[in-house]
Amino acid sequence: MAERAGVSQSTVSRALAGSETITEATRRRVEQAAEELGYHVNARAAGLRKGQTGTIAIVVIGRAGQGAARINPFYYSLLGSTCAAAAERGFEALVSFQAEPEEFFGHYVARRQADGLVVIGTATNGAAWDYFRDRAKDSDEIAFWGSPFDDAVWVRSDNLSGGQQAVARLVAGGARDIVFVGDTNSTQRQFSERYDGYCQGMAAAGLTAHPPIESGGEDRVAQGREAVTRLLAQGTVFDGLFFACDAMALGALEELAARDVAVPGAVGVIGFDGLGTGEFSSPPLTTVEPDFAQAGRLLVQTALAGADEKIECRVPVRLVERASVG
Amino acid sequence: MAERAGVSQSTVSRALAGSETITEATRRRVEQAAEELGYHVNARAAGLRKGQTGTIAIVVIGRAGQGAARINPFYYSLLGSTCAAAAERGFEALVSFQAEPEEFFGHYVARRQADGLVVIGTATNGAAWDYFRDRAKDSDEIAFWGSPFDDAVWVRSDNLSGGQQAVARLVAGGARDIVFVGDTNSTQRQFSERYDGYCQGMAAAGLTAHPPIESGGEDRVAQGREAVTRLLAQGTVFDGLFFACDAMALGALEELAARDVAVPGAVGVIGFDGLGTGEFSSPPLTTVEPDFAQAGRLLVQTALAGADEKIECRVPVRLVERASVG
DNA sequence: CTGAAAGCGCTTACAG
DNA sequence: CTGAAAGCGCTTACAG
Repeated sequence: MAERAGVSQSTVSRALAGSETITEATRRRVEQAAEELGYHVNARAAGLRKGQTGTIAIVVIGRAGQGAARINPFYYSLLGSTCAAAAERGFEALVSFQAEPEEFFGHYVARRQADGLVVIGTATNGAAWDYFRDRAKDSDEIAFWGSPFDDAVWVRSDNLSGGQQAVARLVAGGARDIVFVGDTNSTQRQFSERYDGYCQGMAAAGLTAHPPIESGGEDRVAQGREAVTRLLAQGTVFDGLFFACDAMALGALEELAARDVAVPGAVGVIGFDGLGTGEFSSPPLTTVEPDFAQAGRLLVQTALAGADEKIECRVPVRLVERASVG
Repeated sequence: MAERAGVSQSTVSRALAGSETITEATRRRVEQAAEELGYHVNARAAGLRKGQTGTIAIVVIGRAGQGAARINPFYYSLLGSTCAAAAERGFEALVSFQAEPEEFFGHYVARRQADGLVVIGTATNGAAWDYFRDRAKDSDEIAFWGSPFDDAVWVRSDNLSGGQQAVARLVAGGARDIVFVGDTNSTQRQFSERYDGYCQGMAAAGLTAHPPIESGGEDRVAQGREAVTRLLAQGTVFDGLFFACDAMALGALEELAARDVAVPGAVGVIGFDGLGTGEFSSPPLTTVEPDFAQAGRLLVQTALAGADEKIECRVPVRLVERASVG
């Protein structure tokens, strides 16, 4: 290659890397030779020499025993935004889906496969989060979304504001007896923050907050369904429902329909996450959506920042109005 | 590191790579030293020397002007499955979302960032596919899903069988006037294959196939909505609708509900893609779903196989029964 | 502005 | 079974 352009290896390197100290004529010659030979710089060798990878690793945690195709779409959107944010900064994204303990791996930075690591995914996989919590102790180049602990570096939705916005909207729609559904002791820390937002919203409207409704079920959808069943069974009076996540709200919408409870006529419903699926439910689901692009950017920035500049980041949220509230 | 274990660099390398020619005692000593020092093999340097990257690049093509968070969930599922398939074979996955011409990039193999490239995503981004069609000319380590051309290496759903299954189910549900909705001249080649399956299914049932219904609209959902509007406007008699993709079917379901056409009472509806969103539509959407895990495996295998072993692959599909057909 | 040389951190023939 | 040496393909001081 150097031969073809009639220059040294160093010059080829400088020309292709866009160095300032190269004559335009030389650069053109080199570029033409590269074109003719179909030459591309070996990124691996370049990175080895430069000592940086230009790559960010992203791991998506799934539920044990479930395939990657069945990940909550929320995390897919977040993954997409994070990849896009990496690209914005000129970084590649190395992604892996991890659910089973034997596949847990987070030493991307130590192995020099990446300059930073972002971890997202379900908070319900405790073993996975324990593993990555340890990784945060080895390395500063790490950022979490939705981790079930507070002692590491994370990025989260502005859950307090989201909860307040949801309640305010429900109240504006005429609701007074609003209940929050979600386990506030859940591994998903964001749920209790959303409940706090709910409480503040209720107080601001001069209403009394109920304790949170927790329900079982093998996944969020089933939990939402069961919450409705329980509320109805125990004769709770309610005209507004705020769910800790959209998947629950979607299950609840099904259950409400099955029991002929009119939405939004008899009860207004709001979820959290901004799932695209909510566009097609019956009725379409009003939801609190985080700014995905911003979430991706903060995640990447945090993972790349290293120790000292670490901050706990909040991503702004907004209410997406659909038909499930009057 | 070699010092700490009291052996040579070569021995460290062999011990950690699991070479057979190493004493158990030596290996243990090396592993312990690595543990103590928090040493990890530099994957970049190892790969450089070995001449292989252990990585597969995956690019997801999006619609120009649309963020990564708004990609059709079908491609997210396919992405997840492809990453999982790569992991199964011990490969890392380098993923990027590309929509605008200035960000098109496919020289991962030439730059030695990956050993193979798989390209998936919307067929509607013509400029992107033109670009990657050219890449297929440079490199054999490439595989496409849903490419709008037939002259390169691709993996697709078994669309013929899918179309037949859909029609058979609609017929079993009592439908006789079944119409196919989707542009068979579309850039999405799979649509015309699905139409062919529809035609064969109709013939097998002794029914006469209608010409396909094509409709405009800025995205698939709008197209589905408009198709219903048009069918009703022109007074077509129909009791079964088979859509070329779920997104269209979802839009159609909304439009049918808005016009008080009962589903599945007055008309049975089936889509194609296996979108999770279809679980929550009203009614839940019956759909033809490809085997995602298998799709991922075939994509990875094809991208890695290289020139001679190239084959055009079909992924098996199955009918997912939900409530939109009687 | 350009070239010769060293070196990034590994793996792998080649000896022993 | 293990070590010394070469070399993977680049980039970057160091000279000129």
